[in-house]
Amino acid sequence: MTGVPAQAFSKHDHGACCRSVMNTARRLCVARGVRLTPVREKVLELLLESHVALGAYTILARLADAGFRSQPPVAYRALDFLVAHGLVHRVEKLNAYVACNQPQAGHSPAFMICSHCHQVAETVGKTRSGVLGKTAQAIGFDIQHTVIEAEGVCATCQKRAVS
Amino acid sequence: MTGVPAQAFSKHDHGACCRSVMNTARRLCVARGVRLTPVREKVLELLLESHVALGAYTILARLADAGFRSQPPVAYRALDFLVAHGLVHRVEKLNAYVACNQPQAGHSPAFMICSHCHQVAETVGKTRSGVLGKTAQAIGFDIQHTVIEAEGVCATCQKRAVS
DNA sequence: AAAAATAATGAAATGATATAACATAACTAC
DNA sequence: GTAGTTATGTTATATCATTTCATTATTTTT
Ligand SMILES: [Zn+2]
Ligand SMILES: [Zn+2]
Ligand SMILES: [Zn+2]
Ligand SMILES: [Zn+2]
Repeated sequence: MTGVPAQAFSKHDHGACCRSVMNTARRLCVARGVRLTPVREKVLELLLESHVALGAYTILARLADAGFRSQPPVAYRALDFLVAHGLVHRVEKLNAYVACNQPQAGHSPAFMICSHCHQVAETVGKTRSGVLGKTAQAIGFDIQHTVIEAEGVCATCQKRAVS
Repeated sequence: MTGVPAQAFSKHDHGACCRSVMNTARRLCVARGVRLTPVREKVLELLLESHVALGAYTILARLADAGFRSQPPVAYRALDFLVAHGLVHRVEKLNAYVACNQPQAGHSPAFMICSHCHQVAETVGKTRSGVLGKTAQAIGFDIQHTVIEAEGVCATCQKRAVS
């Protein structure tokens, strides 16, 4: 939980992984004076179940199963809140969402998306020093947000494919 | 047209910019034995009109104005073709499309999106050597495609905002 | 504690983006 | 000119996301 890169594709105690993020999220919300209401917490919990990105309507369906209302805004509002507070990230390439695994830092995340097992690993993007940052600086472009995503096949799935 | 980074945000002869890309596109299609049919050429032409990304339905509307059919597949098929041949790129953050300005190279593009004037500048991403590439290599992740996009404000729009 | 302000949720409708499926037409190769 | 292939016509539907307005819950102010 402390700066492990691409945790999703590493062997790890996922139970601990979830609990840790969940606790951090709760602390963060208290610290910021915002409310981690039941829907919001449930959405985060759903996303923490695995490192697979979930679409808004998948989340919506699971919320419905759990007794929440089932109109689209229910999911989108919770997601908007979680994204705004850096607890969840949107994966543009997938139109889907993953729980952040380092919710404290005001980071610009980068993702590796396995197109076979659909797991998404989060790692930190070096916005300023990368090629993009350099070019931006050179032409006076002021970067506010970055989307850095790689699609490919994770090591585990590569091995599976061979056998 | 020759490796100028972030051309969209530089002063340039846009007429020449368009003609050059269009000619390259035509040559490329001939070389590859594929057909740049009227719809495909028209879509590319529409995208070349400016460095602003256009959504599929905007393109569809303009196609209709130009006398083409107006069902979604008309636009999506042409876009699929152009994207497959590297003549157009999809900007994930915007769900929209821009003409490529270096259509020859099998490059992985990076984009800078001005949230004020909506122009999109293309620059080259260094997939392998960047942080993403390094991390990928470290964990054995095989990258097939990258999405690298930065949203922010271009130099011109920053100046405008001040005055 | 009551009133006012703010934040969150309920509910219906619609907007925006993208694809599936199958029929027809146009090119290409032989 | 027939067969194979590629492209287009057309209808329908799938998928993703927001607008709008009413109601309820929570917090703040008095
Ligand atoms: Zn985990
Ligand atoms: Zn995998
Ligand atoms: Zn230009
Ligand atoms: Zn601008």
